[in-house]
Amino acid sequence: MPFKAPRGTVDIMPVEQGYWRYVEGVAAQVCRLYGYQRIDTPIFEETSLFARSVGESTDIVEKEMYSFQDRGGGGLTLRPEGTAAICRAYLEHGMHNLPQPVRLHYLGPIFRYERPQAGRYRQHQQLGCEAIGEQDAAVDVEIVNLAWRFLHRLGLGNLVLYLNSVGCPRCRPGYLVVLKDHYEPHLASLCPECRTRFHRNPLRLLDCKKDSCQPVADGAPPMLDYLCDSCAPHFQVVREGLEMLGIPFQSNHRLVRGLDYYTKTVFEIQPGGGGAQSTIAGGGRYDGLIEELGGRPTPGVGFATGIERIILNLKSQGVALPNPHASPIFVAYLGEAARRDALKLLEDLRQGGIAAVSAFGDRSLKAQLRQANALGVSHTLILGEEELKTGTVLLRTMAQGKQERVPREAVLSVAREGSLPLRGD
RNA sequence: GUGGGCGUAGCCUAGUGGUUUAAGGCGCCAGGUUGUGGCCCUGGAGAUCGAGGGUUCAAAUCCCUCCGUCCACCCCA
Repeated sequence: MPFKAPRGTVDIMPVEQGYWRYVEGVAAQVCRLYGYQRIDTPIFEETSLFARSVGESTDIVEKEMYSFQDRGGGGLTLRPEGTAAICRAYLEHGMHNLPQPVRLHYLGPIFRYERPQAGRYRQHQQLGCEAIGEQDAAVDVEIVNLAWRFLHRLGLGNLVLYLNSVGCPRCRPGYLVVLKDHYEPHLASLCPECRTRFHRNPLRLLDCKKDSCQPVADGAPPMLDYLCDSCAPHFQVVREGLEMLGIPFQSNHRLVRGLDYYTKTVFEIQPGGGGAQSTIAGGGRYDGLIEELGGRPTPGVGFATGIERIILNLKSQGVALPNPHASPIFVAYLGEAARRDALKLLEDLRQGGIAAVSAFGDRSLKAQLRQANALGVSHTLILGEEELKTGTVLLRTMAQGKQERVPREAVLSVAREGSLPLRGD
């Protein structure tokens, strides 16, 4: 095997495409319903955009970015997440002049240099939605709601929504002092990672899954008790909004996220079974991000979902795909004269909007039918010398093994009347 | 970056030192006489046994290194 797909990447084979078309279709539909317009940003951006937004001390920036120099010498990076680029585009195109909030969604590849494992790839697809320019907590509710409805409309069930607030620059510093005070006496019993976190990124202490750190983390004072007079009511409105919409959630004071830009609301959605790499959607508010990127203070809130993980769950939950694609018609021919006419027939069918394929080369009728069967086609058109003479074709219905002779020029209308499958896509 | 499992044809698997010129199943191609698939039968193509090095008279089989893959940690979608 001379070449293989690079580590952590996969080919999405034709048999998988049904899932992808389905998820993309539902995404487009739901985004339209909620008024989130599509935007496509470049696959790569200036490296500093991500360093600035995601946070210098995050894992993503420290060790997971695909960065490179282009021939002009500039530092570029394959996007490791979606929000930063959306905010950049918001600024670049003066979208603050549009009615606020600006609702956008994107769908495309994300790149992170990580060790691959179940549900984790170096290139994967994310669908993300962002609402920029409105600080009302009702927008947080809309975003969570959108994520929740999207996953449910796909047919996923047994999902758990975790919710928290990580405060803002006004209240978080005070909380971190309290948090460190809580951890300080237990430093010796913590895992090595947590001892590092204590100094570098204390909020992440709460995220540790090591057994040794659980008691200390569980006993930590909740951020919610230290929210300021802006964040506390904001969170309350979010909770009430979700309750009003009938969206169940679990408040989880240990939910923090690995990107530095989050403020106030953060949330994750996981399948009930739990397990590693289980988060299928995550997001939150990022009120300081646009300003950090050089814009005027502008609030924002959004989420992203991983399509591969969604599909993993669609499969494990046995969600059936609607519209299994209509099979094409197979055209079989016998002899050189019929071959030429078959090519014409093939094209007539296709021009008429009917999917059609044939075998090529000098194959026996038996071989051609064998192939038609293997392809799972519903109908086969057979053209031989007899048919050429009489200006007809044989229409064979594969499942019944029955066939009828129809006039050559009637083939298209027979197909249109519905006895032959019209091509879906 | 750390730890563990695994790497034999497109896919699944047998073979753990000489009976292997590497076997079987699926799939693919062809045939089973005149222009007819699905079942069955027969035949065929297809493998540098992940790569490199070493031990040995002899290696898919033992040792080392590397690579890949899967799972877990970390982190995240």
